[in-house]
This record gives sequence, structure tokens and C-alpha cells, in this order.
Amino acid sequence: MTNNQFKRGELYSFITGKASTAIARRLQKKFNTANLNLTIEQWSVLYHLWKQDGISQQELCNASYRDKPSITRLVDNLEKLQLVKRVSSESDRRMNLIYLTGRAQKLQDQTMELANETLLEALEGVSPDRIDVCREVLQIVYDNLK
Amino acid sequence: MTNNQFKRGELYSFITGKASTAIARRLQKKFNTANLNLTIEQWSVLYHLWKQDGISQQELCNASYRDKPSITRLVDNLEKLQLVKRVSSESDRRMNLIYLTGRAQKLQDQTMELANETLLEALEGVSPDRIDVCREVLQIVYDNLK
DNA sequence: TTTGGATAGTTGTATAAACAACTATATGAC
DNA sequence: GTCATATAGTTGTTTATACAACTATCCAAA
Repeated sequence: MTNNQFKRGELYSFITGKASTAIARRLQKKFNTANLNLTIEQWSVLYHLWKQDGISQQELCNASYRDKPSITRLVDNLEKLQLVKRVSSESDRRMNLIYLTGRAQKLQDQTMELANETLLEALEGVSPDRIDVCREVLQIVYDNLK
Repeated sequence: MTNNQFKRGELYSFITGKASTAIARRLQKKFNTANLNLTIEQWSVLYHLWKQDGISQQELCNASYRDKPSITRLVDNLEKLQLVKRVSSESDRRMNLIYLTGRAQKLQDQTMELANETLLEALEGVSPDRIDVCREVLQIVYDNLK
């Protein structure tokens, strides 16, 4: 490594996302324990639909930083689980609008509670101002690279 | 969400690892542009072997936070690319010791330089002390959950 | 009105992660 | 020494991501 500005472990951790992987695994375990039969990736799609129902697959791509094939297949699987429904748009027949089913609406409170619980466990012992710094840095990183 | 301690975006970003995903994607693009024909995951295995060559698959599991099947298949693919070789341990025939090939040794400087460059781009405009806070928080998160 | 480019979504293929079930080898209690 | 148990690694299956190639639809310029 010609430039030694970063310590080895720091470089590795930043690139591999050790911390966020650990958070996702913990939340997945909580989902499994609660017999929700839902992946974190599926949950992250529902997350955007809970904010705004009936958006297109392309809007889900933008919101979740995934490419179109990824969303196609996530929606496929969510449809199999009867959590969403594809509805062809009246105004533009190229688009599918994705709607939550009643089943999915019922999942919101429970899963958000588990996600919140996971974050509380993850950030235990970290002061709010340090969390703020961390959040801001990660936002800058994302903005720098997107 | 019954507990409103976390802002929505914060919750989502922490759990989905938006920032580290962006870093990994940027580094992958640099690998592709340089025609390295190497995935970030494969690189992360080589990373540990550059630190210490000839360790077992189990040790690679521990170092890289992956389960055994994941390492089996990553080593499979690295072997196909002729970047590592499995050598059955003399003292314990259950173990495979993984050794870098000459080809893999030659990749170290170039890829570490690209990784370092990626981090510099990612952290542009962030002061060193804020990077430190972020690194410490992420380490605590990992320790809290592992 | 035709046509060419842009946009929305799908499909194919390769790589990877998680989990369960499996084989082979080592080790310790008896 | 034998056997139960633990450890190292592999294989099968499902889900997800990335990239390329594809279809269908829309729209705007000629």
C-alpha cells in the first residue's frame, strides 16, 4: 500500500461493511425468531411502500439503490408471499405500480419495532452526538460516491 | 414505529449499509476498469492471505465473518482463477491450508492502491477526527452485535 | 404518420450469502 | 483400542446482486 493514510483494519472494515452486515444479520435473526418468513431485502422494499404505496418498480430502484433486475425479482418473491401486487399503470402501460396487500400492511408495526430494537442494541453505549457524527459521515460517503 | 428515537432515514441507512455498499461498488468498478477480473469478495479473502499466507479455511471464516460454505465456494473460485492453492495439512488432514500463487502476490500492491484511492474519494471532505469517531462507532456496533 | 431514441420491465448467467445436511478426520473418555 | 463427540470442509437449495441482452411502450421530431 503506497499511501498509508488508512490503517489496514479500517480500510477492510469500511469496504466490507462489517458493522452494517452485523446489524442486518441481527435483524434477520429477529425476523426468523418471530417466524416472519421475510428477508431483510424484502423488508427494505416493503419499507419504501409503507412510506408510499403504489409506486413503480423504477421508483423502488431509486429508493433502494438496486438495479431493475434486482427489483423485478424481489417483487416476484414478494408477490409469491402475497405481500404485494403488481398493477399495470393505466396512464403508462410500461409501468407496474406496486401495492401492498393487507398482510403486508399488518407487518409494518411489528417489523419496525424489531428494526428499532436492533438499532438500540447496536448503538448501546454510543452517545447521541457520536451517532450523529457517524450518520453524517456515512451520508457524506454516500454522496461522494453515488 | 412505537419508539421514535431514530429518524426513518437513519434507521434505513444503518440497516441497509448504504455507504459501505457504495464503497464496495466503487472499488469493484475500479477493479473492472483495470481488467482485474476479481470480485470484492474474492479480494477480501486475498486480503487476509496477504496478511498471513497458508491459513486454513476455518481461519478465513473467522477473519472474514463468513460461514464455511461461503469460504468453500470463494476458495473454489479463487482456485479456478489460479490465485490460491488448497494444500491438505500434514498435521491434521481435515484442514486445507490456503496458499497464494505468484499471480495473487502480484495483485496486492495494485489492488491495495485502488482500495486506498476509493477510501480517499469516499471520505473526501470529512475531517480526520470525524472519521475517527465514525470508525469507533462502527467498531462498537460490531462488538455489540457479534 | 412514421420512425428512432428513451424508458420500464424481464430474462439469462455468474457470483455470493445463509442455512441445513452431509462426509471425513481427530480426540478424549472408557 | 473403541466409541461418542467435536471439528474441518463440502454439497444442495433458496435468495439476492451485477451485468448484458432482450421486449414492450412511450414520445417527439421529421
